[in-house]
Amino acid sequence: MIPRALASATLKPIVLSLLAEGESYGYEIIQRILDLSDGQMQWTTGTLYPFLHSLENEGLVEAYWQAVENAPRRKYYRLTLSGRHALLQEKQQWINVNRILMKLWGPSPELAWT
Amino acid sequence: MIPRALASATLKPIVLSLLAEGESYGYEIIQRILDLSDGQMQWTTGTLYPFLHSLENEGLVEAYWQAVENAPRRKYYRLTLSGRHALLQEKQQWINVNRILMKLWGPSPELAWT
DNA sequence: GTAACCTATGTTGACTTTCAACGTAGCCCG
DNA sequence: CGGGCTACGTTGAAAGTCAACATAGGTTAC
Repeated sequence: MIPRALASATLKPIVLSLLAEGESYGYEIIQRILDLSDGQMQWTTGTLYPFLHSLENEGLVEAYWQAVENAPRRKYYRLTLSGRHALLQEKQQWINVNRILMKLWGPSPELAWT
Repeated sequence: MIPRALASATLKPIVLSLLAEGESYGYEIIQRILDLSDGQMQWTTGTLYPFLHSLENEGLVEAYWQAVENAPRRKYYRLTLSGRHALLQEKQQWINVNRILMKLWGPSPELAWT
């Protein structure tokens, strides 16, 4: 299992990246992260729902309700332009942090970027 | 500036890595991280000192007081065997998280692992 | 028809982490 | 002797996390 601090640090980039691929909603995002991480990242609704609300308050995403046949209604989230900028920034910050760790660990074949 | 969550996620691996290179003490560790990150990671004593105490409680480091000429005494920290194992684990977890992000971002030349 | 489970959104209360601010103290410089 | 640096530490307020709870519609199986 990935430790809380590390999962926490990647929540924003991951959610923004998923939404960059297309609109989605809370419940699905939780499942997709669980799937993407082979079960190593298990976000709960108590974390993700408030987090999505904060993204909305920051203007990084827009939300709308969608009625669905034979299922509860869903609250879909869509990236805004501002959200796309934020995603680029997140990627850049990841690169910066990586550079710092590489200063300590050195280039390692087992860490190859693939 | 690196966001809090990301800095937080790297504190443990960075401190363990620094101590793997040799013994050090709180005040110096703060300076070395500041230097290593080109000023992007500014840990305060309110965070680092309690964190070092928790590493000690976990048995990852050992501490001893050292008197110094013309300066206040220092509390030096040294990695234990258990701490070395923890460092390896931290590296592995970083690799895992990286793999997850790469699934989303794909191999990118600008992210080359050097 | 009802129990069990899944989808889907949300809140709450307890816990942990973080940080600016403060406190203590020794040293050096002008 | 005031200012700044080194060096350890704590505190109180704010923020983040999560198990648990609440609500509600749907399906499956018996």
